Amino acid sequence: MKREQNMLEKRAKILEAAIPLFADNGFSATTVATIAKQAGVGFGTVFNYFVSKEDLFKAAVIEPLDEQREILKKIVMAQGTPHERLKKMVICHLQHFSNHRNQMRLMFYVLGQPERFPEIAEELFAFARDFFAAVVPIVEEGQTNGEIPACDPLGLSWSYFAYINGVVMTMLDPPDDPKWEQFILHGCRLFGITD
Amino acid sequence: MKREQNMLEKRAKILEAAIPLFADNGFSATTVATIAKQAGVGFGTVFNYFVSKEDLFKAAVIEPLDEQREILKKIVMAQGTPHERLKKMVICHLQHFSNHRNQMRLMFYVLGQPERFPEIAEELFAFARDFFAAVVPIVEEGQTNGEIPACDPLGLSWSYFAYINGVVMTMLDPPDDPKWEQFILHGCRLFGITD
DNA sequence: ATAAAAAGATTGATTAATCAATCACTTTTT
DNA sequence: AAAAAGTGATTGATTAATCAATCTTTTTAT
Repeated sequence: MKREQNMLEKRAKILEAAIPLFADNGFSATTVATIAKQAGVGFGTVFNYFVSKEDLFKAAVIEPLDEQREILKKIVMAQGTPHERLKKMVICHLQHFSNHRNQMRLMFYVLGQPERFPEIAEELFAFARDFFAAVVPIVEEGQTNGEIPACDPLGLSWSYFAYINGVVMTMLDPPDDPKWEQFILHGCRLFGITD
Repeated sequence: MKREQNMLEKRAKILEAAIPLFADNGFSATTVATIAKQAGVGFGTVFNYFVSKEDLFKAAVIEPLDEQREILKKIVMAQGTPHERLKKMVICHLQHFSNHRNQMRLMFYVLGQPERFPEIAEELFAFARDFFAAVVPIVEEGQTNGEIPACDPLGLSWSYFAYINGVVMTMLDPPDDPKWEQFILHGCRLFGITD
């Protein structure tokens, strides 16, 4: 049993090392040797866990998505008015992003080059579609009861998605930087939330 | 005289070929051979115009900034209320971006990896600072006369910058796609502009 | 319980492919 | 005919992936 546990930990260590390196340097400029060194394993070991550099990259981008999905689910399931739920969503997203910047940078790095990483980008697009499918009904509900200004809900969802994408790519400061507060404030404003 | 003209045109052709290739594939995965082929020149010719691949990349990112500066200047100099000027700015930016997507993708690609391209990123940061220095006074003026909701003007400028960054990276559709209208609408909303 | 043996994991030197940059030669312009 | 620009084959450096040797864990046999 010890072996299986060790291998899971080692795999996680490699991924953990790979994510910031890929986020900082992109796919090609990140070498497997550097990842191995950073993870504290031998060069060859990496290929016991991932069949290729591409495979490792894919895992580094896609596996953190699961955590995202759970956050999204919580928001959809949450109680409260659309106003409250959307506000919570914005806060939740931006706090999560500020604490997982490299994962997010990596995701949006791939979204910025979809033709280069078609398979991975397709998974991210699918996630984005799920995201819209979850947000649109909340917006619509808010528009019905007058909490949210009238507009195309899908257009608003796209705009919000672009906004959080841009924040992640632009914002390199640590989670305690006051700019994050500002980004939350204006993220809410997109939905017409001004308090 | 003919020679000088030809050389300028050839240089421009190389840059024109390089921009979308770098935007699609990033720095490392774009080969000089591909750029040369796309530009219709020989491999060696590229190095008559640019001392290295890095040099070509830098030119591809930075030279289009001049056009950006002119747009910015027009907005600052323009007559009208802050409301009118900011609305024009958003429209102007997003229309420009939709028509120069690859240039913009390339700029934001570099901003996403500032430690990898420190020199180029510094020039882009300098541009961003100029941008903020131009936008903040307009926002302040609008807040003074009540057209723009009260908030930290620099925080708002950052949020807008992140927004347009995100739109460029997210939005791959052609300029006539109706989503661009939506992005303009919600860009205006960030500034509290709702008409 | 202990030891031998089998299975599985770790490793980095080697290999083969890729690509930036050079440079000797050719073509075009002055 | 001199100068300048264009060119692509060659070169050297880099790096992903392999693999044979080594080490570690698990299983089996006594």
